[in-house]
Amino acid sequence: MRPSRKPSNGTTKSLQAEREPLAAVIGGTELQIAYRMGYVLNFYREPSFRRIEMELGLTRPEIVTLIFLNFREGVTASEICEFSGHLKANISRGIIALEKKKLIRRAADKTDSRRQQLFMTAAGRALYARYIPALRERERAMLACLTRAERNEFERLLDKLAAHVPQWAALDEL
Amino acid sequence: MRPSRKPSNGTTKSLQAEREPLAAVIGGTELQIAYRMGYVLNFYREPSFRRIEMELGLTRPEIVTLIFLNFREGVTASEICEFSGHLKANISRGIIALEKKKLIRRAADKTDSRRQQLFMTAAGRALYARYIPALRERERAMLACLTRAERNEFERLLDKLAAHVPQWAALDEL
DNA sequence: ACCAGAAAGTCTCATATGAGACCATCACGA
DNA sequence: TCGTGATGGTCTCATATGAGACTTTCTGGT
Repeated sequence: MRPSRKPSNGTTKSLQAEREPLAAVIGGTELQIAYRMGYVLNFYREPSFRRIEMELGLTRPEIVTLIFLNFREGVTASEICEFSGHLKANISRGIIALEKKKLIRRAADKTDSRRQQLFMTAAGRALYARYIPALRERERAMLACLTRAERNEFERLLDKLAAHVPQWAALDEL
Repeated sequence: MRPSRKPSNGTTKSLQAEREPLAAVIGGTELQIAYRMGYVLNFYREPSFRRIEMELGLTRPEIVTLIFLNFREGVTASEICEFSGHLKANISRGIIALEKKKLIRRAADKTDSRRQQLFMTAAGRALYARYIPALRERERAMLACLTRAERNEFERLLDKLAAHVPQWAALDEL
């Protein structure tokens, strides 16, 4: 149990006593939308990932690398970095660890010997299959409060946001 | 510069060469919506927070604590935990560090001597004012691709999701 | 009034992570 | 062809974090 991580149902005495519940902080900071995204995503992602870390002995970069390889075999470390939000040093460590555990294998890229293409092994696929269902199910639970139409609209807006990331993410000044 | 963190504009040779760009991974994993949320949020949050960490010498729990105190003075550590996604040990360390730097002060709660209410000092407010504008501006840039109506709808959906978090977040089985 | 259990906060220890140096390979202009 | 800079990947070091034990204080039932 992680009491410090669990959101209150609003039944805690301290919260009831306050006129405006503390939960208002979710929309009350100066970062209205970003804070909400972080809040929801944290409660989705952290418990799931922690559990995978503990039960299967994987680090976050390792978990993410397997997810990438399930999507496309043959990707390289730097490509995983590009879309995962992990630093290349950590992905590199993760890949080395995954290979040591025989969950993936590496092959030098023919056209560029700096690169190495990554492939899942059967064991890797099996391990992936052990943790993905819980993540999927938790995502479903997270979205259960939306109607079908709302879910589609939410997805559409996220797509739009994701597509525009390159236009601002590189702005180091911000 | 963090090259490994920067999303490609799609102009990288390796990506162009592929029929389906690797960027399709954003919507191509088995976690359609959750992955997109993480992707967008990572590119918003990580660079900003890293910068604050480096330039102002604050840790993430410290940054978050100041954001909470700006929203409401007098909150306690456990309340910050509840809505921040940080473990109580880290918030505790953050609070101790913030007090040592004279950015906040603590006062024992009259009605419950286990608790301590937190308050910003003038220095804390000043430091907060130094990093919040960049976060706000980056949030604005992230959302710039949405129309006014889309932005409102996105916010509404996030509100709905956030409000329902307590209904599923505690399900440890997932 | 008491006791068992919960809650607030702090601490310790092991580990994952961030920053950046480093090496090898590649790309491209002179 | 050479040489300069960029890129892919690995390594080292310091630090932030996660897990969980621990203390003190509060709560609720008997």
